[in-house]
Amino acid sequence: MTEARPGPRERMVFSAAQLIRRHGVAATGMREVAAHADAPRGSLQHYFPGGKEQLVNEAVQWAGRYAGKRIARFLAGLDEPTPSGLFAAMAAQWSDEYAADGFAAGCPVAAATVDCATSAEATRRAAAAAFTAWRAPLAAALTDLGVPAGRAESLATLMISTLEGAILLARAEQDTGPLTTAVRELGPLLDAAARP
Amino acid sequence: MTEARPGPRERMVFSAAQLIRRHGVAATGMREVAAHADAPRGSLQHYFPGGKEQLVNEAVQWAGRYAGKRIARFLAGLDEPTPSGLFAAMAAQWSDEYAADGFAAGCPVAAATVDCATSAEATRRAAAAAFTAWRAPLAAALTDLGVPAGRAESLATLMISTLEGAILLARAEQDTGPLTTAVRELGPLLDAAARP
DNA sequence: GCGCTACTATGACCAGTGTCATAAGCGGCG
DNA sequence: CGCCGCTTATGACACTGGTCATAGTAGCGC
Repeated sequence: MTEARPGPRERMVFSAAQLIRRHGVAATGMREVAAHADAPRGSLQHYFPGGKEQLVNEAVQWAGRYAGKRIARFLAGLDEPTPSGLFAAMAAQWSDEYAADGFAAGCPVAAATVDCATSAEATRRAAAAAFTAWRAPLAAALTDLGVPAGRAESLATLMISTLEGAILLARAEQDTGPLTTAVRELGPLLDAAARP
Repeated sequence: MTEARPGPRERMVFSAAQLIRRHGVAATGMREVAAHADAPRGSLQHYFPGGKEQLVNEAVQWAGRYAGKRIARFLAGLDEPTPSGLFAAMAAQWSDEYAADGFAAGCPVAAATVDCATSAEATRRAAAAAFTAWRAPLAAALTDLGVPAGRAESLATLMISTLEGAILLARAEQDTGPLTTAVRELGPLLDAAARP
């Protein structure tokens, strides 16, 4: 905590993502974001002249980049890299968080999609971009693991879909069961696609 | 439209589900629900003394029952009933709606989970119950189609997870691709589990 | 008609929102 | 010092939200 923390602007984007994860976009107030980021309220209009929508969009964008970057780290952490292992690692991040901190938070991109896809076109586009920023490196990783090029994109979409849905079920039921079920049932399918 | 429509109470629950589907829970106002249901505003506190939370919970509950009942109809509509065919029918309901009316609406249960899972315990429970009301008949249908008992529950969870996630992606990207991808990739897995 | 219940109508309240206007602090540089 | 940007501070505005209180109406058994 005492290490050199990032600037106020970055902190506010991060805090926005955290609060959106928990309460959704509409229920997250700007003042609340500033307070959570320990940032002055006056900075909001200075750094985000586009208002709440800009802040939300940047939070979504940030989440997409974050998810994309994690793919490489997951891969590096696997003993023997397989598609099923990668998927298991992705799901484990959520299982672990839920086991440790409770089921308070979901995926911010999902929250933004649910809350804004109809009402805010720019936010919907940001969410789509976030999913792309997540899927592209995932598909690339799958091809590296031996999945044929034509199949990798599809399987990446499937993995993200299933993971997002499992997160949703897990939160609703307050049980990580859906996450482990997804890994168990989808694993063989993923590995079968990687065999030459 | 001119047929004998249901009572105001039922209409309000239905309208609430529709509006939540589009804009999320927090962004849906009570007055808006009454207007959409063409119901008097004063009836809100009369039929739903528990306030907004009660209305939302009943809408979620209604959606769960609806999804559960559709399973039987989907099964009846299949030429040769298979798990993959059932899943395709479930996804097609969304693809068709999106193709016909645009990507304005998602799943109300998902919206309620994202918006209320952390803040309203009762709503979270209602969402969990809705998923159960959806999964139970789905698992029963799978066993009827030849899926071993131990596997049916898992596959039902997987189907719902993947479908919910694909709905999310489809809405964000305004493209039914994720839905068709889910059906294509998951179909063989489902049918393989039904073989004796 | 009476009385009772079910339902509707309407206005007020207060907490909360996003946004804006204005002004102050505050570094560094000339 | 004096000026001047980048930030921060603060209060006001207009508005909407859910909720409550109160009054009014409709229908029906008696």
